Amino acid sequence: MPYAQEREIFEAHIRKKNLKHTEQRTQILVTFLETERHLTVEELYVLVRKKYPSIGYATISRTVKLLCDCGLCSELKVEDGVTRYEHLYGHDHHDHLICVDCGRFVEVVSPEIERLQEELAAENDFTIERHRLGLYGKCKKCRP
Amino acid sequence: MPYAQEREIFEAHIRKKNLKHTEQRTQILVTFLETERHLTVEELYVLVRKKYPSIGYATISRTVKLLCDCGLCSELKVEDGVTRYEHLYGHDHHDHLICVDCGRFVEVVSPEIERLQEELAAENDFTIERHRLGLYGKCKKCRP
DNA sequence: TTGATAATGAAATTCAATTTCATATTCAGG
DNA sequence: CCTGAATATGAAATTGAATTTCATTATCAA
Repeated sequence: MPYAQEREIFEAHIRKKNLKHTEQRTQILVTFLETERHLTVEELYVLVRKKYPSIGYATISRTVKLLCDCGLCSELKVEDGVTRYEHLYGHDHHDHLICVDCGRFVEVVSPEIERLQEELAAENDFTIERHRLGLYGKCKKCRP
Repeated sequence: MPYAQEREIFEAHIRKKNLKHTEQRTQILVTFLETERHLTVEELYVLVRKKYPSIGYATISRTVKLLCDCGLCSELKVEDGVTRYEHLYGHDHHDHLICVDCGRFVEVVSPEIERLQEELAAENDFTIERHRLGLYGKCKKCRP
């Protein structure tokens, strides 16, 4: 069974919240997992529709939020105003380099930045729940 | 003359781009500079309207973009979906701690994080143009 | 099997942000 | 100081993503 762990996490969440198991939700989860990262709801909608043509946009939108609730998916608000979603389960926390010209995303990891962020928060009596580092610039290709 | 430097920067930009000097633009600039940080366009609109009741929302919106263009103002996209603007000229780069409950902003500075960010970008052949670190969490007051 | 509850999909709505357009203002050249 | 070409303004319309509504359908526990 592909994505057995992710499915179990999702189903446990469904059970815990007394929600219902539906074919749409499973399709959306699987399509989300099968696909490259940083999807918009619109993009996921198009992909799911290929296999499940009757599905509605609102269902995608609602289900993606469910995926975020149970830790399978992470929301990323980018400067272009469209919210994107990426895989979360089994992925380390990472930050993003985003090219302002071509929109390319590069994921970067810096344990040291992580640690400094925690320190900053502690100094200011904050408890971090999630964080987003977006570094906007130009990638090699797009640089003049 | 209050804000002489900022006004000069703005006026130089206006001249350079062959735009026109208007009373509305001056009012918006001054009100923006007089006011606490992290304003939404809506908030700035309300403030400017107190002195200049006939001003339109679109003019505020357009002028704030002009302020960003000439480096007096910086755009900050926050998770709640409303874009906020803060003073830029004469302010060091800083990051933000944002309380997910009460919306409080705390500005934090970490030269070390800055440095690590530059390194990360260089390693990945990126040239940073601007960056945004948002640490979302709970402040002391809002923590259970 | 059934009935209470939740989910779905289409359409309507929301809300910030942007664009359109008729009118008003600015300002450079005469 | 005029004048007119160019830009700016404000109201209203539009856009576009995201959310909500609602009638209908599906799920699942008893």
